Amino acid sequence: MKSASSDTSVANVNGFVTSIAARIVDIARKDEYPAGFHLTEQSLVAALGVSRTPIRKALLLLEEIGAVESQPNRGFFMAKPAEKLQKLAAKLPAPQAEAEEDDYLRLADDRLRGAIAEEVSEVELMARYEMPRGQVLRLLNRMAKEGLVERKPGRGWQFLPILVTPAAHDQSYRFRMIIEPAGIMEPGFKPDPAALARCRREQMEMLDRGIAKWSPAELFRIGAGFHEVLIGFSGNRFLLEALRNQNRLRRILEYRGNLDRNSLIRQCEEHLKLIDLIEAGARKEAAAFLRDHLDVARDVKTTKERAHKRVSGLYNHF
Amino acid sequence: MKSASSDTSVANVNGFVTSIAARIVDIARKDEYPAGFHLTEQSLVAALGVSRTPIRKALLLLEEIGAVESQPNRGFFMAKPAEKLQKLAAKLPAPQAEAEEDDYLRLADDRLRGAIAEEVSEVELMARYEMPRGQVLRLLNRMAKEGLVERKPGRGWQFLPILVTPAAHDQSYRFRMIIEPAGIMEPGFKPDPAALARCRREQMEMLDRGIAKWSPAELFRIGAGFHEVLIGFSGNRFLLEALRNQNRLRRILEYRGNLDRNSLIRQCEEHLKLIDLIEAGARKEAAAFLRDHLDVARDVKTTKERAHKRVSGLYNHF
DNA sequence: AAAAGCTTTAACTCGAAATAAAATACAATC
DNA sequence: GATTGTATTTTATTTCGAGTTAAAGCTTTT
Repeated sequence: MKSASSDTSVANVNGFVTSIAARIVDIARKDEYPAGFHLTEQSLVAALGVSRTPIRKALLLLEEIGAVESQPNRGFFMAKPAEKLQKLAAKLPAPQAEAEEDDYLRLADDRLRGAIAEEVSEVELMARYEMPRGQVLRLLNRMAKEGLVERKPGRGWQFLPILVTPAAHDQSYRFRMIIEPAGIMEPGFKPDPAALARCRREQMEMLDRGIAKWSPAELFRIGAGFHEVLIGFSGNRFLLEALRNQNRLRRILEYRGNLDRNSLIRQCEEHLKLIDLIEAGARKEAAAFLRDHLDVARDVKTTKERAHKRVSGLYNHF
Repeated sequence: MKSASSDTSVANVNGFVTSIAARIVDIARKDEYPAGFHLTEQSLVAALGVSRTPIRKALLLLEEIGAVESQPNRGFFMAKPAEKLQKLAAKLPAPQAEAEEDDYLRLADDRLRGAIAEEVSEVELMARYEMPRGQVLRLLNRMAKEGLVERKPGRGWQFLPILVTPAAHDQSYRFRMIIEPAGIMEPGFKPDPAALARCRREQMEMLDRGIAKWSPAELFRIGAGFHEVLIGFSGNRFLLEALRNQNRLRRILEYRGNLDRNSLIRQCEEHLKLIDLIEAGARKEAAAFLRDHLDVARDVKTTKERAHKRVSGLYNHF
């Protein structure tokens, strides 16, 4: 699984450094750094919350792929304007965050397919995925955080039936139908015009050409992100946290890509309508509209799920 | 910290076995086993979900404190009727669950007092609590699950400001004001008469003599449990899970015992009124009443918190 | 003075070995 | 045949040492 080559120093950096490099690219693109812009290490320390050591390594990595250039004793500078960084970034090896994400989805997937039993031991997972115990524990703890699995008394871990039954899916939407409109009606609700504008741009881009081109994971991220921005306006961290939890759960089932393009178009249009309502200050209407928006999605998902189950017999092991 | 004596075999069992013993006592009391009742190992395996090994050790432990008696090749039998087990159970050493709970509260407490910085390393905690890394990681992961702390990029853990600011407290109540009444109005809402009757008994007992006698932790448990039973009637696991999360968070701040007896009396009375409304099928009224009930509590907490802060200067390090 | 360059320190990860203990399999007894 | 008593196997925890690397400190350059 792991590359044995160490000819180039690109292969010599770890996933953490690579993820820092990816984040530096993100910052450069977001803030639209011009060619020749001086990337000081200190500013990146402040922006990324890590020490200079990995930042320096990340910059060296970026130099190797031609994204930045260094001058002795003067530091690193943008080699090209930020817009042109997109395809260079593709040369970066997989950052740590992505690798962990893959492991996470693989485990969830194996469980959903029934390849892993409801009860599992740590050694079993260590053997199956050829991982050290530490990584397995991190995976399991993350899943535990999201309510997918829990430690058994004695030993072993137990997967919970969450989300795999159609009823759970229904409950997830019902839950969101409660918290999301309520978020809009909170006394502290205060929309951020800039964030709203960004959402509008995203949704329009998605409607324009994204739906056909973007990956299911990307589409899901945008859609879920919109709802999170919205509930974030409530100023209540628990509402936001609760929705994040739901989205993390749903992602596991929905990243596989059985997305209906038509529903996505309607979804985008409704999101845009919602933005209009909020910008106009029509909170009550927005809340009601959001509720309906979710109710429709719930209904579609539930009936589709039922049909799917009837036909394929998937999930029968639950 | 740990007892070095191993004269008696009671001191030789681990916390896991002790917790099994405690659970066996619970079962015996709940099902009202008479003296002489045969406790078969197989039935306890089914009831507790662990293997015979720890159950057997737990029974030996219970024999030592005189709760059960053994006959060669015939197994274990109740030494006394279940009602008389209460004070014998006090002889049991602290079970694992309690020990972990203590560690958890100690860590939370140390953090709230400012004895631990916002950022902390694993080795620091290992040294401070004289624990192996594994236990520290388990503690931290549990706190991470509840949103109290998170892993920093690079290394170290970061405590989040959750719940320590008055605003967070306010948000917690606002969150509950959203989900709890909504739970009552859910289409799947279906109260369980038996559970409701049990709640009524508990609340009346508390009103009767509990408030003066019971420990703050006990009082909190009863109060929080009532709300959890209620939201459980909704049939939506996410509502229940969200409330449980809130209660776990609140407990950290409220177990210390600065409970106002007068508010507790009113709280109980309102809980009883709520039970009446639900038994009468008046869901709409119950939901509205519950919302007010929480709003009052929120208001009391928030103003008290503010006053407290003004006077003591506690929490200033945040 | 601020930033880059370089060195040192300290925290974490991993693997191996020893230990503990839960799960399981098997034998003996009622 | 079901249940207890005992032995074996499997899984998890702990400790220790080696290796890695992020963080922090110090020096040099601009």
